Amino acid sequence: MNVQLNNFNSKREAILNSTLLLVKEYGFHGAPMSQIAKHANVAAGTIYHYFDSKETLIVELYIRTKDQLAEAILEGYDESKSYKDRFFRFMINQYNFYIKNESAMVFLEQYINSPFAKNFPEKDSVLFKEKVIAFFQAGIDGEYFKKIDPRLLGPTIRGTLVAAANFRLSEHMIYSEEDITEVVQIVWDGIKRQ
Amino acid sequence: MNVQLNNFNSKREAILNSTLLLVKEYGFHGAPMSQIAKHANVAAGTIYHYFDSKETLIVELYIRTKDQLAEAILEGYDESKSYKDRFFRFMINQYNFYIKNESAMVFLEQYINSPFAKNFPEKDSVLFKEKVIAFFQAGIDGEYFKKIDPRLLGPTIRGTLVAAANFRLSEHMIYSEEDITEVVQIVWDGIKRQ
Amino acid sequence: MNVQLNNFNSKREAILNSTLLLVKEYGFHGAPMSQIAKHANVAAGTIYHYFDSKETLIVELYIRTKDQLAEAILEGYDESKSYKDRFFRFMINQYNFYIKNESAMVFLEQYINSPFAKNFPEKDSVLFKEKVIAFFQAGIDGEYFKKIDPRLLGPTIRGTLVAAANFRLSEHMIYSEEDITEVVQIVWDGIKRQ
Amino acid sequence: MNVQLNNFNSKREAILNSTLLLVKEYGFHGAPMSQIAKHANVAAGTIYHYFDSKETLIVELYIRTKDQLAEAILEGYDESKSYKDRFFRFMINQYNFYIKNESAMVFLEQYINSPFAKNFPEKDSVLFKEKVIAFFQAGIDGEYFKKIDPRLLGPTIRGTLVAAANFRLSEHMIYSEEDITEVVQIVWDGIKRQ
DNA sequence: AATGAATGAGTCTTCATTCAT
DNA sequence: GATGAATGAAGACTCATTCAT
Repeated sequence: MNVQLNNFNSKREAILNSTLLLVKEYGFHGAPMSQIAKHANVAAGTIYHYFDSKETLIVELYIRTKDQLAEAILEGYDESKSYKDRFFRFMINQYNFYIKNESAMVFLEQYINSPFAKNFPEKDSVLFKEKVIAFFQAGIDGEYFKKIDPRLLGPTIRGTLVAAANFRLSEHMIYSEEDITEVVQIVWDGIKRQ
Repeated sequence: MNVQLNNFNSKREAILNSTLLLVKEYGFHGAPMSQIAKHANVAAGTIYHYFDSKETLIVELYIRTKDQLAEAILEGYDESKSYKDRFFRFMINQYNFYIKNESAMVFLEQYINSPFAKNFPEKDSVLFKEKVIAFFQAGIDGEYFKKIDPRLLGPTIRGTLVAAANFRLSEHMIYSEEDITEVVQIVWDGIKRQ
Repeated sequence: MNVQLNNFNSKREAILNSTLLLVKEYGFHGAPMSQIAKHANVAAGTIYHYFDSKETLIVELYIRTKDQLAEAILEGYDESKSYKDRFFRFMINQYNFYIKNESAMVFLEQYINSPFAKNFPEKDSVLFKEKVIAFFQAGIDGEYFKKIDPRLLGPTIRGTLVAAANFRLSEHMIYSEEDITEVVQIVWDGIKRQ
Repeated sequence: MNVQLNNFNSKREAILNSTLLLVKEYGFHGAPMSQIAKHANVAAGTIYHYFDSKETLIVELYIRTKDQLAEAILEGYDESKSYKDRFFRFMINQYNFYIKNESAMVFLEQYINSPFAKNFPEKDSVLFKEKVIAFFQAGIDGEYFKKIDPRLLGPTIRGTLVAAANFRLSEHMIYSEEDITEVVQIVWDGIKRQ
């Protein structure tokens, strides 16, 4: 009964997932549409039923991935907890997301440092902006953090977490709760109001 | 007498500079050899006298740029100062380098997040490794920093400084000494042994 | 009771009309089946219920359009009039048809100058051949015209009328009876037995 | 010594000639760049050293061909002859050009009836406009012709000559001087001031 | 009869690289 | 050393056609 819907989503999702994997592995340039199609088990032309161009595909994948990151960050959000606890939760969630979704992390980093990000600054996750960035803003307003522009805060946090995740992943280490806390502590100590 | 040498260097340098600019502006994919040649005022074939392939060109540009970064970081190094003072000097120098060489920063970030970095991990600046990373290691050994792996420390610091430089550059703000100190303070507070 | 038939015809006609318009506007190459379907308000696959292939569609459209031209030319045919009067009537009718059906004219000209005409010489309007060309033949046999092969006469007449219609249409001029007579006079003076 | 020039021209000319032939045989759509390259004995990419795109190639071929037509028409031009004699000479030259260069004629007719002509009305032979059309204008001004707009006169003449040439060519007849004169007479009788 | 998602061969075009001069 | 015309493999994308529903 909802087969149609499933099929629709499954092809589209397969294409997005295939793109994520190939871009992570070989970069934007090294991920030809033909390969993306092959890995998604669809014909090359099929991609163009779902996406206008390779550019569109990449940009939509970025938004989807950032949405997923935002969802992961917001998981288990508990208003009753203290700001610091909630902040730690955010960081741990983000770190875990990177560890569990290496391709997502690598893709996001590539995207952010590519001309795409400059050319389509308006194409971004609404969820991330409205929930995650807003939460950071609240931390600044509530004087938990140093008086830093939130547009500086975000990338600073991301930079450290990505660095940590990359390190752990490259070392093939099993990450423990202590690992995570240690990294988050770096972030926190850096930006908290002393 | 060394005109020939100068010419040799000037063409080579022109090609590297042209590549840096074009990669910064359009990404690896958007910087064809023909354009690189045109911007360097040389013929397309000439590039192949200095570099085996586009890949080689990019990798050598990476090493040169990282060398330049290392040199900038080490500028005014004064053994007689305290470790903390020297660390702050390192950070300020790096930050200034990014501000003054946006294309270098953008190129480095693109490179680090591209498959190149993964495929040629051994191709890197010797100067950077032997002086800069070694200095961080000393900070860990000397218990100035938290007990963090130096391979984590480097990217963490870079992440924050790049975030800050990007922010300043995108805002077209004139950066002041306070700006710099504020950012370096974030880094320092994050990693210093509490 | 003949609703079905009407529907059948209406879809078929819609497809033919859509093709005529798009070919006129963008040429054979610029009229993809998907666009033809969209403009005809049918699904892409539906076209293949009525026509075997795009080639068939074009050829059948040619025959239909030439049939329509023949019908227009023969309108008000009056055996009792003199040959010259009937000839003028033919010309005026043809000229008017072009003016009122620009897409038909453009399509016919494109078709005649395309490989289609060469590859399917037998695919043509029976009505046109049996009535219009036969009438010209009668003019030759009856010694009203110079002694020209009828296969030369047809295109010669067409050439002048199309030139005139194109000129009028591109000038966005309101054509008058005198205009028409003037053009027909050129044709007549050219071919009539002096 | 002028080998370079020859080579340059020879490749460019080979590409244009190859295009002319293939477009004549298979139409615009049926002449892929790969085939054009193959028939010209060059690599596919080479075409793009001489022409920006397929569109440019076609348009430049049109201008070149129309230039050649104009040159052929103007051959043996003799100011001392009467206007009528010179007009007949023009017509005979044009007719002969069509007979001897069937592909040029077919290409020109295809082009004129394609969207190209509509989209690039300014791209045309200067020689043709300044010499041939000007000569027709002189005929109107000198009252040799009926009072017709020159923009109507040109296509009218072309229409008849092309019709005649096509007929002769399709009949594989050897054309004689009488043939030509007969056709030109049709043109002349049609447009001359009675 | 009608749909439109899916196909994949084929198209134009780009671009790293070569090589004769 | 230097040139830049030439190459041709590979890429993004189109589109006539099919077929399950």
